[in-house]
Amino acid sequence: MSRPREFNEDRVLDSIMDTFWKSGYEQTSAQDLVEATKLGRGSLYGAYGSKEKLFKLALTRYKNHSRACAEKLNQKLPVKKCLYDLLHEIALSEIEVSPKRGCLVTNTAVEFSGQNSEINELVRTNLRILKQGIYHALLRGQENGEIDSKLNIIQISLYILSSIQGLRVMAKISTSEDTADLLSLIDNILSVIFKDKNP
Amino acid sequence: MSRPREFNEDRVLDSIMDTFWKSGYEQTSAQDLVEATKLGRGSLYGAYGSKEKLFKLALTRYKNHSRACAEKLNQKLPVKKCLYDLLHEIALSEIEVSPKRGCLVTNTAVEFSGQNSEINELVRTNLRILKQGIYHALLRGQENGEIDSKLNIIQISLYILSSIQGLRVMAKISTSEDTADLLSLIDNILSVIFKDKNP
DNA sequence: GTTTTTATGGAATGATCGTTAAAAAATGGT
DNA sequence: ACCATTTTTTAACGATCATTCCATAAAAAC
Repeated sequence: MSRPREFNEDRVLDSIMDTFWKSGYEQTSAQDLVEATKLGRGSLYGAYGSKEKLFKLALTRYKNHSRACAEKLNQKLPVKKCLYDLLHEIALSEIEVSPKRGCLVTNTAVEFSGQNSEINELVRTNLRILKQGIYHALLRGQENGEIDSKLNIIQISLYILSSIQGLRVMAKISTSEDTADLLSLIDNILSVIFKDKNP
Repeated sequence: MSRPREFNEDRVLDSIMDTFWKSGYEQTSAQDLVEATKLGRGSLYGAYGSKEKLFKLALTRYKNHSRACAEKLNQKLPVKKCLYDLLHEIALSEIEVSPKRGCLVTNTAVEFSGQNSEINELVRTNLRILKQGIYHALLRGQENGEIDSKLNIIQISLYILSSIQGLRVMAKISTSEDTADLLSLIDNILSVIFKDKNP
């Protein structure tokens, strides 16, 4: 019964996520969301209720992205290469890009200073997904002898997660002139795990 | 000649900086600034011109804070202790605090995705001040034998700077339950320089 | 084919946004 | 005492904010 929705919900939610990702919560207006989704104002609010609810949906949807990062670390490749590749991607993908969107989770962690507990929890969930992916990669590394089995890989997965946040902040203010610095930064980050340099 | 200003400029600029620090650029309204400074709207705009100019003044003023951090690393104490103390302060000073203001520079780096080049430069200047402080501390450590002279301390000062940014992101979403995790995170960050644990 | 139900798109809501205009007040110079 | 100059204060500006309302459209149920 009743009239069915005309829009593709996946496409709409992707547009929403993209818009918040590009501009953050405060700097994104309802008008921006209307234009990005190509829905009417009424349709958007009728379907999803409020800007805050839309933002939570965006953060929930971003879990797919977090999972994708986690999976990149667990391909059938040396753990060392997986980690370097991921950090290189994070550092280099935004060079010469403006505006730099960064990571929706990092951006949100900073924008909402723990002011909204539901959003805080969504941020933490996303970070947990990535941290678990890092942990599994490190465990794999210990099992195949790539990584010293004496290392506390639970602590180190948090260390890598935090280093990624730092790298993302540095990448946001970087220009192409900083490329070499970012690469040596990655070497130093991973020197906690691997003694020799970039493979 | 002419009427003198009634307000204390230092107090006003401190209020401005504090307000932006607490809430970020977008989330701070002109009304918030009027209330914080206790100036009239007209006085504020007459003296400083616009919200963006006020924000730039706040970032400029924050250099004092960056310099203070840099100086903390160069007291007459072991470099190791200086570094641990600073990182502990960063990680722990916001636990059980809400809202968490974090660091104005980190917040700004993330909020303005390199969209405003003047603001970007102010952010970079602040970070440069801190990085220089780190570098001098590391140099001091090499000179007094605390730090392996084979380490590339130019690279490592960038590494520490980036680690601080990451630590600040993690601290923003942390609760008191995460205290132990943050402390072990600091140990892991500094393990690149010091082989043994927290002094 | 009529009824019921929901989606749609656009106009309209009051509130707040950053900023400016204008009158009043206060000081220094003469 | 009076003028020149600048600050202060208050009101007001148009724009935009998030959200809601409503008339219309469309499909399913009967």
